[in-house]
Amino acid sequence: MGNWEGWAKMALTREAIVETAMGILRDYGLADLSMRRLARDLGVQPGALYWHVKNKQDLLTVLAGLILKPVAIQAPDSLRELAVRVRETLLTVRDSAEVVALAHALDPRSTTPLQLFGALLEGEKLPADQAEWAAEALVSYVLGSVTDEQTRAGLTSAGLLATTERDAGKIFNFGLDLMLNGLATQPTQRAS
Amino acid sequence: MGNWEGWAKMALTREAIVETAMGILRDYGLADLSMRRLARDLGVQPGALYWHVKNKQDLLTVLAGLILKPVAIQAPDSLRELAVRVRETLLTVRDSAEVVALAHALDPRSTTPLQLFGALLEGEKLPADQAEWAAEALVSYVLGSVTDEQTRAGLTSAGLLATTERDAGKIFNFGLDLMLNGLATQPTQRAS
DNA sequence: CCCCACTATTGAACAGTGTTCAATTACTTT
DNA sequence: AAAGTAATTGAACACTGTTCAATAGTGGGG
Repeated sequence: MGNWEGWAKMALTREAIVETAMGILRDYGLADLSMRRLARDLGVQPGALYWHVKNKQDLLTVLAGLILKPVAIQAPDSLRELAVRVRETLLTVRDSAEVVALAHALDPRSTTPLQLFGALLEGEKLPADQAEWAAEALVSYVLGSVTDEQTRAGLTSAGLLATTERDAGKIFNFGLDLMLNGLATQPTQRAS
Repeated sequence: MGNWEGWAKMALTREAIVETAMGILRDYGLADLSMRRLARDLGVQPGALYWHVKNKQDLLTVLAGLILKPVAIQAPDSLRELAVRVRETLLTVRDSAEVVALAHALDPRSTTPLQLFGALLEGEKLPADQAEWAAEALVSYVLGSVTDEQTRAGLTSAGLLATTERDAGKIFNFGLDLMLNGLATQPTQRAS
């Protein structure tokens, strides 16, 4: 009498919904994370979800926060390590960059990565506004890179894209070095 | 007897489909660009589109190429100008960054921006592989930045986000300066 | 014990989505 | 005019997010 389909009848709390959603996202990606699929996995009708969660976007925002929790729990103390760590953490969950990017667009200041980058850039010899710009730019780069990488992965696993031998990690690290390098050699140039 | 709904009965060629799709994307965004809406605007049944176009992704790929045509037609000769120009061009069409990013993921080498950045980086004193990495990193940054900007714009116009006074252009230029700056001061560091 | 109130879930519907395909029309070419 | 091909329709399939009246479950007060 084992669970035949993930059977535990766990009361359908908001947490259960979020956890199951996270499982679907991690293992199957954003395309498979529909409210109906989520309800089915929870052994419940779709409408029931809306008592615990405002809508899908709300749910995704919660997921975004959860995805980056591991890096927030003890963040590295160098910008490079932080960026690398954020990327690695994002690569843990399918399409997570897209989800985090949405949450970031909805409210940049509430997004974990920006806060972390911002905190590290405080210690730099930069004007406050420039420190914030740098943090935003770094976040855009990381999310842009990982979104590209994960989109390609999704297309590949869907058979729409042949696997190439290009090393996404090398590209990411190189671009990251460019930004940090540029940050080190005093960036007081254009203000445009 | 004027056109009441865009009446011209233009034969439904592949070009007409692409142009109308471009119009919807430019003026209403990706969410409004459905095959049904497209068919309605063309005064045709949805199924008819599939005689001229393989599927929606195919159509989006064509649009991606079209969006960046203006910058390819005579590209700037400095990396900064090119990046700025690509951003400005993308901002011309709603959600264009997302569309271009998808096309880029499907086939990086066929994407216009990468080719252009790559061409400009040829002239640099970089090893060939590093030049390619730099081009990819720049593209990731530009697409990441503009995606963020356009997502926010979409959310704002949908009433889901209060307009903030933050200057996306300043942030973009600052981050761009970081990368170009880092590229100028010899980047022979980590190879990771 | 019964009834009330409140929380939680169902079942059904609404208005959409991309895509396919047999049947039908329109247009050429013989 | 007849045959053949190019193009379009109409309908269906299997989905999507979201709402909401009706219903079931649960605890407290009388």
